[in-house]
Amino acid sequence: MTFMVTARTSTATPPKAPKTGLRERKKMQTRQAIRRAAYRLFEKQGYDATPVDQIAEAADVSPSTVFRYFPTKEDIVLTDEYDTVLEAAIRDRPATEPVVESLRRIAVETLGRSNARDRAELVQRTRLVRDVPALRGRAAEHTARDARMISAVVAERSGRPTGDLAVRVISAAVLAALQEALLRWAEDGHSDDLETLINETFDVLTHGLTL
Amino acid sequence: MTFMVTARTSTATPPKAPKTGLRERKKMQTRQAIRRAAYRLFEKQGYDATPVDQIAEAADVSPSTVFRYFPTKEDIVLTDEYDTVLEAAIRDRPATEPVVESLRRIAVETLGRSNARDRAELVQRTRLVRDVPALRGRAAEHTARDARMISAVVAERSGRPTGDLAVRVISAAVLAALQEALLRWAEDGHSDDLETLINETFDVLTHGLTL
DNA sequence: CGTCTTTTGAGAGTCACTCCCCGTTCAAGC
DNA sequence: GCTTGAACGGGGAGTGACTCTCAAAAGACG
Repeated sequence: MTFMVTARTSTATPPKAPKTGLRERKKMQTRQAIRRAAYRLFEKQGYDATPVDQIAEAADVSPSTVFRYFPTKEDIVLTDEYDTVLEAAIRDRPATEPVVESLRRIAVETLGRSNARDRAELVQRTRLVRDVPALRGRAAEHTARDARMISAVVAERSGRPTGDLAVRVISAAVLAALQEALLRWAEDGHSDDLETLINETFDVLTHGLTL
Repeated sequence: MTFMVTARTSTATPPKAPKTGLRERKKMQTRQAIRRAAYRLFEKQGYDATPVDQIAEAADVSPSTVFRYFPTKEDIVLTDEYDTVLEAAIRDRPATEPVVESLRRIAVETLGRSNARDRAELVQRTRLVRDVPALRGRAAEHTARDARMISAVVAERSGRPTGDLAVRVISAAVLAALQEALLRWAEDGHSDDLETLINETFDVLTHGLTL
């Protein structure tokens, strides 16, 4: 889910035990350097107009290093370091709670824990995803994977078989809706509060989609 | 919507007046030849393992011609010739009908009009979309565009402002759900009937997504 | 300090796509 | 039917994302 990326790229301490050692620290630095350079260049001249070589140069590494850190150019934007965050969060919710409610809570809480810088990055990322076809596509893959994960958890929790249609439909619909809230929020001239948008979105979902 | 492609690539007469003329006929032939060759090769050796040059050779045209007909390799799978079909279908439904119901009807009716060959192609396409990341991404773009279109129609129909959150959420959720039904159907060993799956899917949506 | 492992950079190669130009083919008016 | 303008197909050069391989450089560790 593009949304949870907030937590992933957050400056906060990663969930896994931070490995000590100069080597690990340097890796993190390089990773950050590449991403920062990329974002700066994307902002200035656009995603497509920015070749990877240029990013490498700006980050002062070789092009091959960029690809070693990020398998594709898209991944520079859509990093996915802490995939387990979302899953853990869901599993933390009481098993009796409806999925839709779980997701709403997680979204709002994650947001509450984010700082101004995280949010600024989230806007930039969301706009990139909205405007660049390649990124939109890639984001969809992430969403699909998240949907599978959520489906698994919900199936398990509700005792339904894996791959149950209802479970999958709900998971997919919820994520699609959340994405929509995000896009709306990142729209130019977004005066709305993201938490409010998310709550409204989930209200629509639970009220039967009649319109 | 990947789904409506059934109608698009159908052997049935296209919705627009079929232009006469040798030129047009030859174009159609070339287009078909390329796509058929591509599908055959994809089936045999996989999407990624099939370079465009090889498709060109199999279809007996030059590589540049392939790109003239299909802007990207992905478009050979996800053709989009009759974009207006879906929009027209929606506008044909009574304005008082809930969107979800309109979509359900359209899906089932379109399916009813399809023949065995169309369905076979639909399975193959759906599996390709499921398995090939690039295609999954591309399909998502189509879905996003369809969602915007549906939102526009629904907003207009219900008197809500363009870009209304509820409208967008519903459109996105419905399409995501439909996609899920399709994927489920195309799963290996699909014994279920697609119409049934679609109906079940929409039932889940209208029943408030509680689970 | 020396060795062992990991990381990095450089270079060559593949493939999707773009651009451009030239020869061919169809269409339409005469 | 014939000509002329436009559309169409082919060829080739070029770009950019990515892959692979190999050798040099740098942290880890005794």
